[in-house]
Amino acid sequence: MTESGRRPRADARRNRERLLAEADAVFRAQGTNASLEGIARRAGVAIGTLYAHFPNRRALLGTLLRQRNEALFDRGADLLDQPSPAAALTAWVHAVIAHAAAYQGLAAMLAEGVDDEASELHQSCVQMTDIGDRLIARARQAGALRRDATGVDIFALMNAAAWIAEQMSAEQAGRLVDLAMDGLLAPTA
Amino acid sequence: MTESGRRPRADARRNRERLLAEADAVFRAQGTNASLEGIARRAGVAIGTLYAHFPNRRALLGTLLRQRNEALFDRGADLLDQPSPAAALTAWVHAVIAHAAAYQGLAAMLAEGVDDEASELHQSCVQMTDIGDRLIARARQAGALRRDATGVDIFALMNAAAWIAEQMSAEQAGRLVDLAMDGLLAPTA
DNA sequence: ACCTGAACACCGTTCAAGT
DNA sequence: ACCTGAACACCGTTCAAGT
Repeated sequence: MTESGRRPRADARRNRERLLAEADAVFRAQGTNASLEGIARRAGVAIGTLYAHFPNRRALLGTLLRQRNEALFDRGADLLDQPSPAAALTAWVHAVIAHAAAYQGLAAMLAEGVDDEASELHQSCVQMTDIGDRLIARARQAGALRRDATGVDIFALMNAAAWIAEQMSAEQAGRLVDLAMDGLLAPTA
Repeated sequence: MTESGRRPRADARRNRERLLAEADAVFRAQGTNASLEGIARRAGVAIGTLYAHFPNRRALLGTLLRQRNEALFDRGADLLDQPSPAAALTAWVHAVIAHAAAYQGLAAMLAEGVDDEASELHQSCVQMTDIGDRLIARARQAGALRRDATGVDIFALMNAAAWIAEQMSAEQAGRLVDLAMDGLLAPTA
């Protein structure tokens, strides 16, 4: 395995980086279900090397998303301090939709990841739900909510909209979000 | 080809029916992306026979959905005569979600079918959108709408909810619909 | 410690040959 | 008129053998 020793061998490190770079390019162009064989080929390594570094597709994807996730969660923390709780919640929903737009098929993997504790994406899905919970709590306290809702409801809306953006268009996804947020937020917001 | 002559040969007719029966069972159990090879095997025919009867997966699926679609559109016609336009629109949304729950993966094929005129499912998708348009027009006339919306918006909501039902749960899909319908329908409804 | 690539078990789709 | 099944071009994943 690649993880056992302390410093990876120089060629292993290079291979890992090339694999990540090509995976990003291929996932961007062809979606998260693109051929792993093709990624290995483009990275100039045998398919076995890809598997040695990343035991499965989700592990590869999870590594690619790590930096992006950090930026997203930083944004979530910022929004928790914003003056208007209702506007913050709406901005959060749009931020996650933009995040999920990185790769076609990502919305499905995220939706799968919330409930699957074994998924490499599980942790980040839980974190998204937590931020949703906190933003909702703030909005409720400010009297900006028209009805009950949880972080999971927000998670579902974000993923549904991200999926609609993939299947139909970003505009159509925006209209779905508008409808749902109209149902959630009190007009006083 | 199978369509050229007037009456199909008896064995061809039998094969076609067995293929449809097995396809329904397999799609129900494994979703719309299940192996066609497996369906042919279960139907006791060679894979070439499946392709002779149905040129692609969507054609097979479209034939399976024909009866189900008729029932759905009859329901839509009924709802257009119902006293409360707002309740009718909500009932329609739930009817389509239940329809899409037949096979895992169907929501994605429907969402694809609206824009793809070459799809065997295109016609039924357009019909769904039309019914949504008419139900919305009735609701607007009755003053039951809070904001602008089109049949396509309703189509997007139905499909998004059907997809959430597949990925998360029917309950979660229901909560999404509740949010969006709250945003769409005026409280006077 | 890491990499290679053959091996295995699957796919979808086409089409020449049969009946 | 219809059916068969080999053929082709792809997959994901594993693992013995190499360096």
